Amino acid sequence: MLERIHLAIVQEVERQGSLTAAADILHVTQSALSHSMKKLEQQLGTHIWLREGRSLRLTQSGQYLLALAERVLPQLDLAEVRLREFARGERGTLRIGMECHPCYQWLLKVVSPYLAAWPDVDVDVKQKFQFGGIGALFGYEIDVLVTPDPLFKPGLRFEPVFDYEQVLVVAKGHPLASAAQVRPRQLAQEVLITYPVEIERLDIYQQFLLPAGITPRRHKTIETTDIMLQMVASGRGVAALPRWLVQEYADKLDVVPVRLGARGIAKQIFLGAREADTAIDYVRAFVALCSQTP
Amino acid sequence: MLERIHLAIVQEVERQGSLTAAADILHVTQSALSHSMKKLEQQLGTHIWLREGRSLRLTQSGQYLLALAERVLPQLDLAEVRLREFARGERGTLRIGMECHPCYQWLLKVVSPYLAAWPDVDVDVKQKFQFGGIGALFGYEIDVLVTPDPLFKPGLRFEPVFDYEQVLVVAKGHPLASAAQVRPRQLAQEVLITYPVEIERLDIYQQFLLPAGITPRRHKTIETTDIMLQMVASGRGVAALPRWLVQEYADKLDVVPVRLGARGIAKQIFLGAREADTAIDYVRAFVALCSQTP
DNA sequence: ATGATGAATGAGCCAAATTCATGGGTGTGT
DNA sequence: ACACACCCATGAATTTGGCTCATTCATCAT
Repeated sequence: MLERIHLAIVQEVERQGSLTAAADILHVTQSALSHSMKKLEQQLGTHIWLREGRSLRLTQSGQYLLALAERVLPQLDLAEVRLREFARGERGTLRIGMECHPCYQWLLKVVSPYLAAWPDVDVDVKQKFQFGGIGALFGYEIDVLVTPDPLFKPGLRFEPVFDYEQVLVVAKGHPLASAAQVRPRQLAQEVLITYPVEIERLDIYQQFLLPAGITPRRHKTIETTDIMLQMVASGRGVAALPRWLVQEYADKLDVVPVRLGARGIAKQIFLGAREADTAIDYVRAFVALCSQTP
Repeated sequence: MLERIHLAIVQEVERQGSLTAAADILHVTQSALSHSMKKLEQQLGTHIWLREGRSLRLTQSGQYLLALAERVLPQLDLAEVRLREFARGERGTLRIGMECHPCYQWLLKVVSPYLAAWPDVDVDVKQKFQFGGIGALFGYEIDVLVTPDPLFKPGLRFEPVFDYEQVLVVAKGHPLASAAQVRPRQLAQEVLITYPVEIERLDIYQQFLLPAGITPRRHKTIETTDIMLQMVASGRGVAALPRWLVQEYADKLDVVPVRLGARGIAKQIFLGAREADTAIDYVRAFVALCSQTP
């Protein structure tokens, strides 16, 4: 009924001053415009222009249409541009899922050069998923997933992005601070501070305490890395974190890393994405950037 | 290229959940929709839906289109209605949104001279909005908004239309009736009657009780001003209303206004409209009339 | 398995949009 | 005053593109 072309005609006629000129701009004949508008006028039951001599003057209806056109057409034009940008992978929102609390610090380092390189791509970070990180990937809640637990399933691609050692963090004055390594039973009388996630996902339990049949004296959970380390520094407990993270904080806080067991706990962080999305420039670029960043 | 029908399809598919159902609503075959959208997808170079099994899920492009549709289609629909109204010689309908309960009494005073001055314009008053009054303005649900909370955003214009003092209303025999002013703590044992809106929008809470850390003994809500004042007059509680409103009722009911705090609560009511609509004479006239009416 | 449901596809048709050809009306320059 | 340029309207011819129909393919539930 009232179509985009009608708005375009009204707008262009106003700009050009005549149907004929507008027809040229719109790459159709003057006749086509005349027919189109006549039909619209019949359907609406109102004239859009007053024919005065050989020129047209907008009626009230026409002015209303013109205002509508000026308001709506730019939105449609912009939409076409945007959609083509989406198509070429030049614009979009990269939704990053995090299944690894301390990785947040690492992510920040990657995101800032990424944002600089892709000014038209927005980044969104999500940390809670109804059906787990993998589910969020499959369910298109997120586009990439930062996780220590890759799952090689058809349709997904995981790449290791960095390795680190998970260590125990203790306060500088703590008896274990000068130890070369710590054994499970030495934690039996300690307060262990972790992020609030299931025990199954805490390596210090899975790979260290539980195999030895030990549990800590108490288990506290804290959301944020900063506060967690403050607590450790003040002697309220010990925590398990990546070595690089502890070293970064070592300047500001009196915390010391200690190897967990004789060999230490080696960890690897993976970046997962949907196979299909590797076609999208800005997704591929993010994965590539992460692989390069040590 | 990107036509109205495409937006309608995206919107309707989202509402109905399937192409087939949407096709019924739009009175065409499923095949037609499939062909149309396929063509659009080819022209844009991007998919609009991910075909998952037998259902469709919007891509980023699709979500963008959906947002565009929700924004643009109502405007086109409204335009058709308006233009037909113009065609019939009617001027149209001025849809007034109210976000301020007691203003209704004031509105009546403005509307009657307006109706007299604009016999071809109908007036419609709406009080419920899904996304708030501002949202209703942007979404073309209403044409003007009466509100105590203006929001100076591009595309909207707000003008103050009248000032008043918010006062406490008590029954004539009430202990506070003869007080020059009331303090927050004096309401601690009172029953407070308000309109049923969120506490954030009740000035007596925001500007009077909460800063003093006081809550009334009980809080009742009543929809209508008349009944509210009947309740106050019969000693069932106290309420906060505009002074002019209380004075109007003072003849019929035994209610007395009392200043809230030493300085009183000053309020200002604004009339908001879309910038683009200032071109419409009967909208402009309404705003002008409101500004003049004290 | 089997039927039901929903989307995709290709062929063919038809309506609607466009063009073509033309005429009427209005300013303008000589 | 007359010819000419310019602009819009109109009817008929033509072409395009959108729609339907018929069918296939895939998925899901029984």
